Amino acid sequence: MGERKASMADVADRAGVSVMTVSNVINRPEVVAEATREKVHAAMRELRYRNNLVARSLRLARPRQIGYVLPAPDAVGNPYMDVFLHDLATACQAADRNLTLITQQDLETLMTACEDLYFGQSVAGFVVSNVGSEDDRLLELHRRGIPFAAYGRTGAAFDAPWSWAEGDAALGVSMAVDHLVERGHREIAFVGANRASETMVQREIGYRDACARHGLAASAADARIVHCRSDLAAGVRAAAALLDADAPPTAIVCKADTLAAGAVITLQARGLVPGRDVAVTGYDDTPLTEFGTVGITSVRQASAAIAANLVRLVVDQPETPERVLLPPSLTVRSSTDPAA
Amino acid sequence: MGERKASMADVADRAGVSVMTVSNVINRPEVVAEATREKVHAAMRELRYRNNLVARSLRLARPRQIGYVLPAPDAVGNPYMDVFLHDLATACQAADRNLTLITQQDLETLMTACEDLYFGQSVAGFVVSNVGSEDDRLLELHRRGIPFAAYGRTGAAFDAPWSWAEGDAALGVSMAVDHLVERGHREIAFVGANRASETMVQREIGYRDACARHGLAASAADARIVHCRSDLAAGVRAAAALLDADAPPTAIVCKADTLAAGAVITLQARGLVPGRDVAVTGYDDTPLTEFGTVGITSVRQASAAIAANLVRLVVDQPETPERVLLPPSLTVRSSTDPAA
DNA sequence: CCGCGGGAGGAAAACGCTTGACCCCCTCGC
DNA sequence: GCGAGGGGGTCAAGCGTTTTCCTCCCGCGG
Repeated sequence: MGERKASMADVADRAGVSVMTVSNVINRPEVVAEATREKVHAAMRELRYRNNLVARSLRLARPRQIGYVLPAPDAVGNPYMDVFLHDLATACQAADRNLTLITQQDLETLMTACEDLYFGQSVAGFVVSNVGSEDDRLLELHRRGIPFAAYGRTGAAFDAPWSWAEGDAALGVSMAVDHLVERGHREIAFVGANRASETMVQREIGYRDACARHGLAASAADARIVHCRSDLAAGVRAAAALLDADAPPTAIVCKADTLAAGAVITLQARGLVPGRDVAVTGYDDTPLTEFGTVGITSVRQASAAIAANLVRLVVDQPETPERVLLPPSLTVRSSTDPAA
Repeated sequence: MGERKASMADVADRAGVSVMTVSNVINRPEVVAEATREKVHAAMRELRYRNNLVARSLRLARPRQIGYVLPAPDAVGNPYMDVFLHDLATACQAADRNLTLITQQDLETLMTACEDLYFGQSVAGFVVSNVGSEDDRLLELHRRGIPFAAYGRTGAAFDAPWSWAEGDAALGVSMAVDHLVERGHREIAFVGANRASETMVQREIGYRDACARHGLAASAADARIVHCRSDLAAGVRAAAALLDADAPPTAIVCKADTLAAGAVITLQARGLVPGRDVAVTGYDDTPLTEFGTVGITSVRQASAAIAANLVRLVVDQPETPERVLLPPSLTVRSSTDPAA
């Protein structure tokens, strides 16, 4: 074990200066003479000095951590959240912070934990993801005066008194539809509609809007909306049902990559080639898009940008709540374009 | 925003006692008289007092956080890791700690970040998961005197000079094979063999051992080992290949739930019923085991216990490294037992 | 030659908490 | 009645930083 000591005082001694000079070297290098600075740096190097983050945080009365309310694993099952978590941690580090996890059992213990952390000066605030249409956690945090930023809007979102950020879900689905129309499709289905969260509602809206924009009959579009869960088996079944219908679609827009993978499975089982016979798109651009020989076209959320914004919102805590809506992009693969 | 103040001094004032009495009430309640204790508690409640965790941590020279090296999201794609992360965070909280995330780009920046955190007194040590057979990260951490516990052994593991914990992978696969043999199967295949990590090697060993134990011909067993990646498409293909072979198996043991799901898809595509015609088992007991109407029998790791052990190892830092091997359990579903 | 300005570094306080030593006073026993 | 003992509480000394003055010294201009 190394000697986990070496305080500023040690460095100061070694460099033959005072403690505050060392502090200055670290925090306002321009104020200290070149030569001294060099001496101090040398001493720091020799002693393998590390600034004591705890002491600094205490002195500055500024927490160095940002809290993240970890979604229950069974509530998600979406690899996209792994990507987001990773990006969130990265964004924190870029802002000279660290991400602290906090789990949620029931609301009350979650709130206690949040209060301990926030009022205990341990975290600057929280990021909350997987928000529902009406999310108790957000209301409670707000009520208790604990700052946070939400990943995703709530139902009554546009005047919710807190900041949030998310990918533009409606736009994302629109982009998928646009892409398909551009490739000549007119019979486009939407799989995975549900109202679990406002974001999901937005995806359905994006589908309807795009259909309308392209002059696809609303009644036909409506008939091709499949409501279901977002798992593989549901995708398999939904695609089968669509193909068996009177007017089978030539393209299937899925609300999630799992559903798209399920659709691809169904196609292949029937000897159809995804992208040639029937086009399929997914959402979130997860590893699932690589399905054997076929690549699934998918909407990619700007998760790094979303994460960076959430961190900024927690760190800066703007006076008036901000809403950030970031445009996604479309990754085209062979499931819509055999040439890709 | 609440007045995020209320220090011990404030509480002391309000309760008409000294600061240290307040401290005592918090840390050694038994040493202070009932009446005073009550007074102080009242004051704390009225002022919504929270112990300043940063100051406490500084004073005690004991970090309140545990670091976790977040695996790159594309390197995993396994929902089990979500469960583990959740359990790890929970275990930390149970130990009055919090989990701090740290991402890894290249080895050098990871190490710098770890040093900053550890020597900066911010974390007590690290938990590292997804360890490879020869893992640079572990070697480097060890070399730099940074304490950690690994989730998973390395190749030369049994005398590695650090603590680790993991689920008994060999035992897990054995249990699956035992279960199948018990149900009358003799032609058992193993899908997903690879040597990416020692844990994976162990799973294969578990298969071979169990086959040998039950008197299944080693040559036949070997012939039924399919080496492949752990994604859905690979599972689909592997099962197809096995079924098309000269001596098709009656049961397929998969190294991962994704593979098992793929196998189930293949079976269904051929009109076979999983659990009746051909049995299938997975590993990790992820949400994927619920595949439409069929439930996939799967080996469940004792992730909560593993997490708790890792936290303990980081917190206590035993003199001599400990190795903890925890037995998994088998969740039986319809893919091996139609009655389940 | 003297005074002033400014650049460079230092002294000390404060951040909020813990803890071992110490002190006071009440009670009990002789 | 007085000393010992002990329960209940306080003192003071930090933990390692940062930051606000302050001092010191050097050089320059008058």
